Amino acid sequence: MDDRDAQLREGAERLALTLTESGMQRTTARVMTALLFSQQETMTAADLCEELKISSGAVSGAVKQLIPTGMIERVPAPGSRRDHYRFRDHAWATLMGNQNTLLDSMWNAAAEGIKAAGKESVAGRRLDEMQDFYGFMQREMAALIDKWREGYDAGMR
Amino acid sequence: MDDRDAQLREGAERLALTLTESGMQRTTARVMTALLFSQQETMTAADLCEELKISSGAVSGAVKQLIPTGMIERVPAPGSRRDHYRFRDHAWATLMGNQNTLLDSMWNAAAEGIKAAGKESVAGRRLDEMQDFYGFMQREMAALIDKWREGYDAGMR
DNA sequence: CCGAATGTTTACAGATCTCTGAAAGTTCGA
DNA sequence: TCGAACTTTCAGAGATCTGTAAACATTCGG
Repeated sequence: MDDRDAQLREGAERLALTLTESGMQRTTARVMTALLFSQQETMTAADLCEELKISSGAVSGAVKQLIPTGMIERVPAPGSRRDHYRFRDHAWATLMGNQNTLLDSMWNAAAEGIKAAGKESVAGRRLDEMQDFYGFMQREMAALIDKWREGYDAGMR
Repeated sequence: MDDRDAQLREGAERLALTLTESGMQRTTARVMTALLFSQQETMTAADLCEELKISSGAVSGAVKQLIPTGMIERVPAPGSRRDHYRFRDHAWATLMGNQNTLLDSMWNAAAEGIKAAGKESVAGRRLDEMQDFYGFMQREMAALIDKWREGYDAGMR
């Protein structure tokens, strides 16, 4: 049983590492995966400090980054003065949805480049392909995420 | 005209910054966007050193990262001993395609977690949703990229 | 083969990022 | 309004990352 717990903790750390490698901050990723893999419904800041062996300041910083992205939420805990945190339902879909803003800036970067270079130029042609691609992705990704949401909610019933 | 060039260079730097913020290394991003926004078909390492004011070692390192991802390629330059680099066609589609390996590791992380936690547990239910989501995305993303490729190639004709 | 022209690797210095620890701030029950 | 229980902020130490310079490797014309 303790063995199971160790495996979970290890899995959490491994995923955190992957996320770190693709750009997320180390501590932020660790806090997120700790909440994801926890067998408790919610965890307090103190729980996170102990589990991850980090200071309360570090937890506070990570939480501050995570909440606005919609990955975790603060839940009121009746009878406790401590903040409780929970990994949100559909967090992954939210996360991927946020990527849309990135898609957006890519499209914009291409558009601005075309304005400066002209469509009929060496750079213009490259940027045109880029714009086409990101325009397409932007439209389709939003639809795709909705499709998953619907399918998942339907399966729940 | 020189003004146009300045705007292009600025656009390149701005995009590099965005990319850096979402996890790409600074110099790698700068080399990539320099090639993307360049009005030349290809650039040599020396061109990149001058344009970006960085050492040849830095260029070498960036190129080493970029080539395996499929974003740029080395092109043989008849009559020149120098290596020439070019931003690849469909590079963006390739880049997004590579994300599939990330989707894959997310799915795997979820699967391993479920194995350790059991499906019918607090963590198990969270991981089950995660696995469902990434399984879905993996299947659909590949299809989406193909769809864009087809559409774009058709438009070319 | 030699040696000039390039490309690659690497030790190290500087820049940057990230945590900690402690002080300051907030909240809430009494 | 006080003070205990927490959380947030922040300066600074330490760890990490990054780019340079120079040594080393490679390539190719002659």
